[in-house]
Amino acid sequence: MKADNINNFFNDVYAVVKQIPYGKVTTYGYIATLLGKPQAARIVGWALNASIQNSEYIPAHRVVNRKGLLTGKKYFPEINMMSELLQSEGIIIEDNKIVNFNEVLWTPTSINEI
DNA sequence: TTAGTGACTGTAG
DNA sequence: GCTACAGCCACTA
Repeated sequence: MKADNINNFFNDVYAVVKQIPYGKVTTYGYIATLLGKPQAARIVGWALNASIQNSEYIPAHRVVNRKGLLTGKKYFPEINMMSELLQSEGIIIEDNKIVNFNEVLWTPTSINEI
């Protein structure tokens, strides 16, 4: 039964990340809060990292830390892949940080539908 | 079972 | 604003 709970948590992370609309971003802590574990923000990053290795498409580039820093970029196949994807969506990146973070931050108010 | 590790966050100095 | 420390949860060996 342990494995089922683990899979549910990871699956929930993927479900939330997939809900992030084009041109928007959110934070690890926000996702963890939605899953009922605000302190488990690190696990969100863990799940995203696992998703990349599983070759499953997850818009992980739309997930950053609370400062808007692209702390996970080094886990992408290419170091600049994350910032390139974000900029292609109209998000301004400067020095591995989202300049207009406050504008593109996605607050999943419709998360109840998940 | 235990210890180590990590894409985080909050608090204190 | 930056750095250091502690707390938190899940995975791996």
